[in-house]
Amino acid sequence: MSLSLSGAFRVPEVIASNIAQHLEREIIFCDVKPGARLTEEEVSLRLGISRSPVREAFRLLEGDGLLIRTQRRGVRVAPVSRADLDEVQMCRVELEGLAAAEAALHVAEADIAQLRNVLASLEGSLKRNDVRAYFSNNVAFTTQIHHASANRTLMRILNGIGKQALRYRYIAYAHVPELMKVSLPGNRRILAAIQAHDPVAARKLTEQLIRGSWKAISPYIEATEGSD
Amino acid sequence: MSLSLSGAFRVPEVIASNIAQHLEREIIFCDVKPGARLTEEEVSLRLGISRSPVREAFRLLEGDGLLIRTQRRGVRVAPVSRADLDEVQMCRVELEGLAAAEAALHVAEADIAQLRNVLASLEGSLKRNDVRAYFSNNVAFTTQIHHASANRTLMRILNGIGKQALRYRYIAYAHVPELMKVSLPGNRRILAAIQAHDPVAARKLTEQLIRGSWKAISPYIEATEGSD
DNA sequence: ACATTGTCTTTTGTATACAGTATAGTATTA
DNA sequence: TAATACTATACTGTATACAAAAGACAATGT
Repeated sequence: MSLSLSGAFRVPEVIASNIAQHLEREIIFCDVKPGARLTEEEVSLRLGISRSPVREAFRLLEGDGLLIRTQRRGVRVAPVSRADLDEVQMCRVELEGLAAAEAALHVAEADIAQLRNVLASLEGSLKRNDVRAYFSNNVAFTTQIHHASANRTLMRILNGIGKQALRYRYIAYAHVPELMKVSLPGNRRILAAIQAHDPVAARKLTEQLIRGSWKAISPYIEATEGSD
Repeated sequence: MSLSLSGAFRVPEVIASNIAQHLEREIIFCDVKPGARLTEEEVSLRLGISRSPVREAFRLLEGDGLLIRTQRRGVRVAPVSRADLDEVQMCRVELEGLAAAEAALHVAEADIAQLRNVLASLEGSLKRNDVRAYFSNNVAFTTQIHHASANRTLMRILNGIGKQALRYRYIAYAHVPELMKVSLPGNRRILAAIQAHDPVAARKLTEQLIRGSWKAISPYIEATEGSD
């Protein structure tokens, strides 16, 4: 999982798609506000690098739906809105459902072991009431299911849309830590269905879980809105 | 629809994402072979521009799944394979189905008029047995449905995966022009369902159509394969 | 007072130069 | 003859310089 939730920015050793990850985190955790305009020069100065890698990072994040680009006007952080949340979640219901179903069919032993580990971490996070850790582990759990689906195309798409979704998920968990109590048993049932190689159940449970969190998230997004 | 199927490359007046479109066509129509390696310098020389816009175009096409990138080794055209086809079509069944259902709910009068126009063009192309024109209009029809869904996120995703799918579709139509005869009535029924604001039917018909073409395409992909 | 036009600034888009790395080819040694 | 090490080359990744377009602001004319 690429989302390490700690650590300040360091000048990258190999590539500057690290910059994309850095900006990605800033956007997901709302350190840069939705709707904010980013200029290439400002970011390159702030990170102490040249404009080239920044420009590439912008393209990457644009592809992930985190940045919106208008010709010759540069990029701005994708605004947060109820409408956008609905769009993203609508797509996720289908795609995460498909991923779970495929995972149930193709899952390997190693995947199951890994999923059990993450689930244990989730339980630990819930007991310690550590929202940030729970959030991070929840992402890992989802990603592992994508991996188990053994469908690279699906993983690519979900990775993209997932980043848009992460920002909403973060806002929600920050506001309503109780979401953990709903999410954990849901994840447990999904894992059981995958272990049982039951694609229909895995899909249905996943769809339910996303629809549930969607409903729970909505009101807090409308409150955050107005940054367009 | 942005896919104009004719015309040689001209140095772009505004931006060099035109280059991306140019390369996109070359890849979709298999003018550059699947698996072929592309170097930034070679392309920039061939098109008479510098490496910078080529580099950006590569990033764009990478995001659309048409190019595969390995660190410090550059990009190569995404290989064509049965497995990849299956992955792409599996995702498309879900997403195109969703788009059709949403279109049935949100479609505007202007969209319907446009869809009728394109359908007429499709019938014309079939009568003239003009495969290339049919292919192009078919793409326009699909895109118009995406537009009617009024879901920008969904459009963005479908646009990306659609390009991967286009290459397969083109190979199929080039081999089996008879696909037109299956496709046209399918499209007609889908439009009817959308006009009737029946999301369930629209989705089901769309899923059927994609699954049908999927099956028809498969054997010809396996024949083309081996370019990895 | 308001609109229109011209210039001035900001920022994107493009070109090119430079550095570092990976691979391939060749030579040398066991 | 085969294997390994070294060198040369080719290509990516990064930095910087330059051109052009868009927006803001001011001045002038009606």
